[in-house]
Amino acid sequence: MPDTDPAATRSRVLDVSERLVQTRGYNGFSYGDVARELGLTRAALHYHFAGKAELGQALIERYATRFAAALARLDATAPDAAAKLRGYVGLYADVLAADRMCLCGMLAAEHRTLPEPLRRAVCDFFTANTVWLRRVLEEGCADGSLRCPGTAEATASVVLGTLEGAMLITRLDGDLARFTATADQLLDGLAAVPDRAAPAHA
Amino acid sequence: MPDTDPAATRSRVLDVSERLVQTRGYNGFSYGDVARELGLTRAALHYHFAGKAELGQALIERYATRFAAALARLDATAPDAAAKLRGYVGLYADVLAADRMCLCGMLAAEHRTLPEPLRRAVCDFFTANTVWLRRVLEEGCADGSLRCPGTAEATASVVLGTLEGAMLITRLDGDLARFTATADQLLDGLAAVPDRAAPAHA
DNA sequence: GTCTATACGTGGATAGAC
DNA sequence: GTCTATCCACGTATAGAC
Repeated sequence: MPDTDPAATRSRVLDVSERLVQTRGYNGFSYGDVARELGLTRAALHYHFAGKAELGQALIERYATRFAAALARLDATAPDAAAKLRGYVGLYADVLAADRMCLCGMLAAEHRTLPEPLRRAVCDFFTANTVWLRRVLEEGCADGSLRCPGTAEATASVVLGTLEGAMLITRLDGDLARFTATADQLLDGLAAVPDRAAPAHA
Repeated sequence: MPDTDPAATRSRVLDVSERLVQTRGYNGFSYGDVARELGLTRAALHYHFAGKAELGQALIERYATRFAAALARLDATAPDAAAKLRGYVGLYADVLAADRMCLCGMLAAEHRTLPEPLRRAVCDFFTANTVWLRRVLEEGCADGSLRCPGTAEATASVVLGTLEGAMLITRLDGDLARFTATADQLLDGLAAVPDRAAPAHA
């Protein structure tokens, strides 16, 4: 095979674009940025992806697929619901450790400027996340590894919102420790340790 | 005075720009957008603000000043720390009700692409918020209106992160009710009602 | 598959008239 | 203060050669 493997180039384009969108946003990167970094021309990119919108769609589809696979892996390997939740937080920490924002969190901020199919894909991503979280929270209440104040639905929103928001803000100074502290406090609030909850009236 | 009052025009430019940045992001709006909406030319805007960077700075300065004033008003009028916290959440709900993202939350997402002075201002905004929240949380533990699991610092991060993150996500479908449910659950978790915390061992 | 060349719009900005 | 005119760089995209 030649050194110009279409699939390989396509994959590298996606890798570079993904990093650029996660760090600079959809409106903050261009074909020129990607081409320069790969030593290609802008025209060459149009061979692999018809336009920026199509590139964006391919980006989010791959991201969503990977994320779903990671969640499936957690479901398959984690011993209980609490461990699944810790694993979920770990996924976010990994992204932040690479000095990136969640791809869909970034796109959510810009959603008013996105091509419609992209906007839909972002919504679907968060819906899938909320569904998974709600199920894990319900599992946790059943297997006794988690306690769920209020509804599982609202708690799922709190978890998702806290993680996305904490990423958004701690990325400003790259303070991974602050993210971890925030996430730990979130997890503590959902942990099924009866003694920790009410320290007031001994 | 003529109908071309410089201060008035400047103020209207800021109003329109603020809305555009909050909905579309810094990289998603242009002098052209603002000029069109105000019936001016791009060149006219350059009279009021030297460039986009200066406009952005003026924007964030006015926003931060307003926000600080709102916090001071809460300090002055709220009966206790819990009420201050509810008022704080209300500020976010108002922004979301106008179908906007928090200005600084939006800019935080794009921070890698911002002119340096703007980036600094965004950091300062969140620092000020965290400081205020930490103080209110400590007050709440003292006056008995709040309970603070973990450190006040980490809890302040959780509050800030949850609100920014919940805005980011619920804005996708404009579901204000979902934001409210999320925020209420957050507040419940910090409320100083000893009975609610430990429902397990009656 | 990748290139050069080219097209066309837009964005930010400046000069100078009124 | 606001305009017209103009500038230049950039971004997206297409045509056609190799």
